[in-house]
Amino acid sequence: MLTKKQHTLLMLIHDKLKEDGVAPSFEEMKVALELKSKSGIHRLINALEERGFLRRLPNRARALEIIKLPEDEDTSPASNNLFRPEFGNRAPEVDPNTIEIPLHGKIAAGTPIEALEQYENIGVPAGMLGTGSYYALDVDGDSMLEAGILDGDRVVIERCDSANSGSIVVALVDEEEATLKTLQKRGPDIALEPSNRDFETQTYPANRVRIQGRLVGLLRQY
Amino acid sequence: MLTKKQHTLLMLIHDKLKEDGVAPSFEEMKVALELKSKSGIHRLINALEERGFLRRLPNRARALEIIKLPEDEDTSPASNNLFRPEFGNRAPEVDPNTIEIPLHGKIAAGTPIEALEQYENIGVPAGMLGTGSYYALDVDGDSMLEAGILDGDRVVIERCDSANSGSIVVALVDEEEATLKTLQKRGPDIALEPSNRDFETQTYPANRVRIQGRLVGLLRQY
DNA sequence: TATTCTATGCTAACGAAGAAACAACACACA
DNA sequence: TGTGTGTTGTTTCTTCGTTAGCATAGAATA
Repeated sequence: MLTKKQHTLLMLIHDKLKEDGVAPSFEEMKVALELKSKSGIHRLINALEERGFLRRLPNRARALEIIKLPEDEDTSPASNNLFRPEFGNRAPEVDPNTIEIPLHGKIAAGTPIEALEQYENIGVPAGMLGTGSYYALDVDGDSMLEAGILDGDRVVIERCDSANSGSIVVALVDEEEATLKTLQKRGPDIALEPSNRDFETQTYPANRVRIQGRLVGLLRQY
Repeated sequence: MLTKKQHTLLMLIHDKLKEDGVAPSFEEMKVALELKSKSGIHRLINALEERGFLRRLPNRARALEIIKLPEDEDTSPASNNLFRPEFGNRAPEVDPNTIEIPLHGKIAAGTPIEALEQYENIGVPAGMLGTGSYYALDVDGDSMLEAGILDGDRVVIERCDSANSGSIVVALVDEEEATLKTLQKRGPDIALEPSNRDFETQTYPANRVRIQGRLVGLLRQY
């Protein structure tokens, strides 16, 4: 899975993170690996990210986070199970790559978020999240049907207060009605666009609309 | 993840919070970090919030809450949660309720599953699975569009060899073409029904179709 | 053997983000 | 209304991450 260099760097980052709580800068890694240029580090980091060991914020200083370590230096040559004749089975195993986020309730077109009395947390795959702040909502209704968001789906929302046109957002209108809609900026106004012919796009002055988050993921159970 | 300054400030806030029960004001933080202006603090706080370590209420004095610490030195967060109930939010934390299942490749209408060279496992929330055997596939194409299954979605499949009419299944036709379709039993025949007007229902004698699994979940990232 | 691919190494230049300092303004609360 | 507090903007400098181009070694492949 990893080359020696990649492995070395990953462990280095891991140690630093544990020790200082702060990830090393490219410069520091360069020195630690006895390189004379940062570009090598850059490539290694990319490789590690691509392979799912790291997560990062691009263009942010020291914004590295380790997602997993390469302990599964898998055993025997059996790992070369090239073939799974019948979709070879694997014992499901617990893994730590889940993040818990709060489930805040239901969201539907035209009604406020119906809050839950008590908080409930749900786990979502870490890969679905970045480093922001997230919560989940259960979708009530069909207003986003044609965007593949069905009644009963659970959506993962990243907290934010602005978004680009075309993003699907949780928008609070007049501080009272929260809906899940596609955002379109129209000059001074904001249009909230459903994805269902039976519903109509609504346009408001920007000051009546507050973005509460951006759709980043969806979970559905059948 | 954090720069030194960010880390220092975070720990400072954490300590104050633990000590006094009250978050420090910008002014106090300014002094503690030996800065001569508050704007620096403002930026640091923004960075911390962006990275998900802090939450705050805008325009509220001292309304800071720590949601996680670097490398989870644990906070025994209960102590902090005594006030600011309006935050009522829980820190994202790693939890063990994920099951790893293998990702077997892509599935599209009319083509065989495109197998991955190497196994890759993905984590899915344990609540999505029962006790059976599961795997995941990435959906390629729009044949189930109207059922809310989009190109690029990841579907979770429970291995099984039969299913009821109306279920969405992975069906292998003539041992070569695997597709994701709605199953309809029609006497001796089996109909595989897409959810897209641009595709047609296909009907085969039952012996040409083998069910390989049943759709039980869906994950989507935006 | 010749070819290609991958991982790696180096230089150099660029641009983006972090940080410090000063200033002015807005808001909450008493 | 005034004080404490948080928010924004500008400027300047530093640190850091990104990219392009070129080179080398080893492994895999033809």
